[in-house]
Amino acid sequence: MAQARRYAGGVDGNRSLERGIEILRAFRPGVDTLGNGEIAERTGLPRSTISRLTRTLVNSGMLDEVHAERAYRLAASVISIGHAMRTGSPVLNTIGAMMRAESAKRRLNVGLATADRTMMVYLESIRYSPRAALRNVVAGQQVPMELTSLGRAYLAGIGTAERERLLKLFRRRSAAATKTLLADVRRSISAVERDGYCAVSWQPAVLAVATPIVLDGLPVYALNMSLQNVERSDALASEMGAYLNAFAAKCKAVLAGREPE
Amino acid sequence: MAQARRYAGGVDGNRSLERGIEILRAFRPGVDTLGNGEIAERTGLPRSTISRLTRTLVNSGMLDEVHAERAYRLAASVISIGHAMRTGSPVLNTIGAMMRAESAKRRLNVGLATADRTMMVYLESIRYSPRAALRNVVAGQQVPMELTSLGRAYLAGIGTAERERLLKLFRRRSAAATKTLLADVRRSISAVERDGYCAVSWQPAVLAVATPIVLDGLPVYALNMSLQNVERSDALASEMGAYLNAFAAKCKAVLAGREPE
DNA sequence: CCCCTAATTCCACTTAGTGGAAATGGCTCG
DNA sequence: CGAGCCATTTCCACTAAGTGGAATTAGGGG
Repeated sequence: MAQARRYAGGVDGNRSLERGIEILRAFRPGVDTLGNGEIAERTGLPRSTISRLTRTLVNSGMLDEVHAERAYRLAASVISIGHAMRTGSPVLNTIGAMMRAESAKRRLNVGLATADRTMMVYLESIRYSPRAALRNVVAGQQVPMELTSLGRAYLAGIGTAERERLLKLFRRRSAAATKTLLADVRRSISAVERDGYCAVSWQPAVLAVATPIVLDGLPVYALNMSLQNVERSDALASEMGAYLNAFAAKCKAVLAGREPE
Repeated sequence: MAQARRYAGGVDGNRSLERGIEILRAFRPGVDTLGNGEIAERTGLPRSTISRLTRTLVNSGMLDEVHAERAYRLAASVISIGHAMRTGSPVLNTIGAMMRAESAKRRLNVGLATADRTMMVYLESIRYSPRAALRNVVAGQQVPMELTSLGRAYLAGIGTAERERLLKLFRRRSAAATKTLLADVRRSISAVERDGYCAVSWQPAVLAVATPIVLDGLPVYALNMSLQNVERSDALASEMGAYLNAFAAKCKAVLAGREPE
C-alpha cells in the first residue's frame, strides 16, 4: 500500500521544521510561558529533542528565555512576521478601510477572518463602541469554527471534501452535544446558501451574522457583523443580514476589480 | 580553536528549523508573495531544499500557496501566534491600558517596542489623532534601531557587549553617513543616561522621545511618545521628555509591583 | 549542605535530510 | 496549436545531521 511514507527522502517535508512550528503553536492565549518539560509532554517528543529545538528557536529570535522559571515565551519577532502577513494580505488591504467605514456607519462590529486549522482567526476585528475613542481593533484572535457565524460561513464557502473533513474533527472534539451541534452547523450552512448569510448567537447577548468571501487563488474568508447587548431576534438578524449582504457585495465588486498581482 | 562546530550532534541547534524560520522571515512588508526561486536566491540555499521546506510550512499552515503565480504568502496562522505573543506579554498586559489613557490625556502617540535583531518592533503603537474615531493601534511594525528614539533608548538600556555588537552591524549597513550617524547614536545614549530619555526626529515633522524599560528576566523594552506635524524644538522635546519620564516612572512602579509569575 | 527534580549534554546509531541531476509541468511565442 | 524554454519538483545515492536513551549537570528546597 503506497501510503506515502513520512520523512524519508523528503517528499513529505521536513520533520524538524514541522516539530519546531508545533512548538510555536503550543503557545496560545492563556499559556504565556512553557518550559521544555511541558512542551515535551504536550508534543510527546523526547526532552532532549525539545531542548535542541527550543534552543534553535531562541537563536532564531522566535522565543525568549525566561530564566527565572526555566521557560520560554514567544518573542517579538512573531508579531513582526504577523504584521508582514497583514500588510501582504490582498483582501485586508483592499477592504480594510471599507470595513472601518462600515463599522462607523452602521454602528456595529465588523470582522474579517479565515481558518487556522479548526479555528477561525480574525485578520481584523473592528469593535464598534459608542464611545468612539475606545474603538478597538484586534487581529489574530481565534474563535471556534463550529460555534460561530464566521466559522459556519467559512464552512459554507469551502469545498465539500474539506468541509466533511472538518465536521468529522468537530464530532471528535465535543463528544457531548454533537448531534445537535452538527445539525445546527448544517442548518447554518443551508442558511448561507439560501440567504447569503447565517446568524448565530454564540456568546450571550451577542448576535452575529456572517457570509463567505470566495476568491480565486486565495483562501476562503468570512466577513461578519455583530452587535453586543441585544436580545436575539429574527427581525434584527435579518436587518443585519441585509446590511451584510449589501456590504459583502460591495467588497466583492472591489476585490474583483483590483489589479491582479 | 574550539569554534563551536555548527550542526553536528546538536549543541548548536537544528539546521532545518533555522532555515525554515529564515524563510518565514523573508516575508516582510513590501514582499507580499515569494516563489521558491526568489527564496532560494535570498537565502543562498539550493532550490530543492527550499521546495521541501516551503512544502512543510504549507502543511504546517504557516504559508499559503498562490497557485496563479507559483508563489507563497504568509498564512493566517502567523497572526494567531502573534496574537498569543501579545496576549502573553507581561509588560504589554500591565501597561497597555495605561498607554492608551496616556495617549488620550496628552494627545500624542504612545508606543512600546523591543528589538528584533537590528530593528525595533512595536508591541503596540497608539497613534493619537484629533479625530479620535480614527485612532489607530498598530502592532508588529518595524523601525530601524539606529535611527529612532525607540532604538537608541533600547541601546541605552542593554549591556555594553550587546550594544557594541549592534553598533558594529550598523556601521556595516550604511557605509555612507556612518561616522556622523554613530556619533549621533552615542549622543542619544548619553542623553538617556543624563536626562532619562532621548529625542530624535527621524521622520520629517515628527518629534519623538523614548526611554528604556529594563526589567529583570525580561527583554529590554523602550517606551516612546511622539507628535506629528511639529517643528523640532528643544522646548517641545523637553516638555515631552518630562511627560515621558513621569509616565515611565508610573509604569515601572506598576511593573515592579505586579504579581511575579 | 545535601538531596531531589528537571533540564541539558553526550554519544553511538542510523534515519532523515541534502543537493546535484533528471524529469515534469506551465507559459510564451512563433 | 505545437515547440521550446523557463522554473519547480521529484529522484536518488550519500552521508552528515539529527535522534533519543543514558549520563551529567544545574537549580531549588528542606
